[in-house]
Amino acid sequence: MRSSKQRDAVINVLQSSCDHPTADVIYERVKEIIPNISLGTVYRNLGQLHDEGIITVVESSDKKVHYEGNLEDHIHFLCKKCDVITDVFCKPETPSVFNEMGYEVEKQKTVYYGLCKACRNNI
Amino acid sequence: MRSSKQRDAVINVLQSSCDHPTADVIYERVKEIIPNISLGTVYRNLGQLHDEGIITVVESSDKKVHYEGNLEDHIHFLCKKCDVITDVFCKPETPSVFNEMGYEVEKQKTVYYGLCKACRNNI
DNA sequence: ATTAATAACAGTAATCATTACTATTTATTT
DNA sequence: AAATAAATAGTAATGATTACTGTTATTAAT
Repeated sequence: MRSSKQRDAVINVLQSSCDHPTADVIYERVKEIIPNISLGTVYRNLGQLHDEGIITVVESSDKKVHYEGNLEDHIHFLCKKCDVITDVFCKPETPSVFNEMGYEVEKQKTVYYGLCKACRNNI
Repeated sequence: MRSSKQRDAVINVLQSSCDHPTADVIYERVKEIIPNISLGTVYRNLGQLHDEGIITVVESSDKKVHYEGNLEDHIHFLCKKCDVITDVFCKPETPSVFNEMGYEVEKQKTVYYGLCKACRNNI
């Protein structure tokens, strides 16, 4: 992967964002640094950066992919009413701890990522 | 929500599926019961059933929404090579337990769903 | 049971986030 | 400095999902 000022700008925007922006929001923010950057360039770089493990994708309630530059281990809280994604860095042992923090938890999902048994052996 | 044979068929297909089908796969399966059902009907019912909490959506590596009729509490394992989503019903305390089960875990994500502090108070 | 009201339907058109394409530019290597 | 190819800007295409429309089927009231 070569260096490019466009990719550097995308990384910078994401690592200095406290929210979980979509590709088009990232595009608007990067345009303040590189006004003529192309939306396709933003998408391509987001894909590459995700493949390299430099950024992460976040599940959301809309149909868009949301990105995140903070790789610290943390949990997301997704509000069904306002659709805001909140980072939770303390590790609550149970959902009830969330309730005490002011949230009303309805459900929880956990996903593990990696290689399944079959693919682990067929490399 | 009125009853309809189309919605009953969608529920039946999902609750008797062991995988995590997309809307178009569900459409193909329901067509074996109701050959002239419309794809739009499948989408509309999937949305309603999800809103009612009767079915769940599952994160995947493609851009499609995957559905699940099994509401039991369990974890998903998403293989980055073959893209298969596996249900894990035993609750591993740590990712290393997954490794012992034959999986190679690279990362883990947890999301809580419900109402955030602000929305909880403004009802 | 008939009728009235309207949710749900089949079929099709429209939307829009994302990806693909192409000619040009730019970063790296020789 | 020239050669190679990755990266880019701009635009066209894709495809999963949603919206629309005239018709059908379910429910509730007469």
